[in-house]
Amino acid sequence: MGRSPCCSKEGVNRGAWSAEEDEILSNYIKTNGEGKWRDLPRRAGLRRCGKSCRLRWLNYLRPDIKRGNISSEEEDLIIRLHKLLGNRWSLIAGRLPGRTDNEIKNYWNTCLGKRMKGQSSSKTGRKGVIYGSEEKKHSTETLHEPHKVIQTNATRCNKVLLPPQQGEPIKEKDTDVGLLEIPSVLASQDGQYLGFLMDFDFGGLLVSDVLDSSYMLPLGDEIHEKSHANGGDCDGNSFSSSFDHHLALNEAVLGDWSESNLVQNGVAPEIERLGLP
DNA sequence: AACGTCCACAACCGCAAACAG
DNA sequence: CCTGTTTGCGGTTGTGGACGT
Repeated sequence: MGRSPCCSKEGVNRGAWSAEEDEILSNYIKTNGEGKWRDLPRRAGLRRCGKSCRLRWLNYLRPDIKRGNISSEEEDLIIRLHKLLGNRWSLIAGRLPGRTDNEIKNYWNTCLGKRMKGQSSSKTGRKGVIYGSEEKKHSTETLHEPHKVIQTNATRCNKVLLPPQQGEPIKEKDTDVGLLEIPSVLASQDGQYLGFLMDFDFGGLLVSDVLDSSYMLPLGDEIHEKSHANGGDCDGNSFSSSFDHHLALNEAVLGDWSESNLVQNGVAPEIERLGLP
């Protein structure tokens, strides 16, 4: 019934890995590199399924793995990233060198999640964020987003959609250049203004790395992206400063920000310039 | 010492995205 | 394009150790 398993269970070891299996896997990957997980067990002589090998390597055997002792700085980062990203463990882990998504997830489920829940009963968590009983739900449901990110076909996306303010239609006639002619302005096919598309290049840290892709507005048939005609990344909004700065700006983009935080991180002038609320 | 309960973490599972042919 | 395969992700479960009774 249901799906067939990813691999035949017969003759395949399950459960905890032995030291011998670890050594075989490590040696094989050091010699042959990662990838081709499906064939790896057979080639390496392991009685494990490929998925299990991959997981064991990524979460445990990789030489650059840090284990245990999550520092307060890391913890703080996890909390902030979780606030922004929800349960996107791999993205969160990607910002914590040496940490794996599994470790972050376990840490959250066992320590931070409970702590956050505990804080919710005293109304607010860190920085005044409310962590309610719905915390476990995906954050698309908990964050209402005045600004969205456009997801292009590329996995990495660095465009933030700033929709028109409610009750504040933009009048094309006010400008010499028609609004819809401005690069990075989004329009429907009937020419209706849908929002302003901004590029955020954080010097290798793209806003899309931080923002949940599910906040992103899918590029459906009704929308075409005028900025594409202008080439890829825009260089006019390039910020190259600290990670805190990036986070503060992202929080602002999501409409969930504290003024003092933005001032502290030097983001306030940019927020003003971008005309964010 | 024996048993039960709780907790942290490793591992598994199913789904979906990405990729290859 | 279409289809099959591989990889990556997030939720869930299983297990072993710590702790309490």
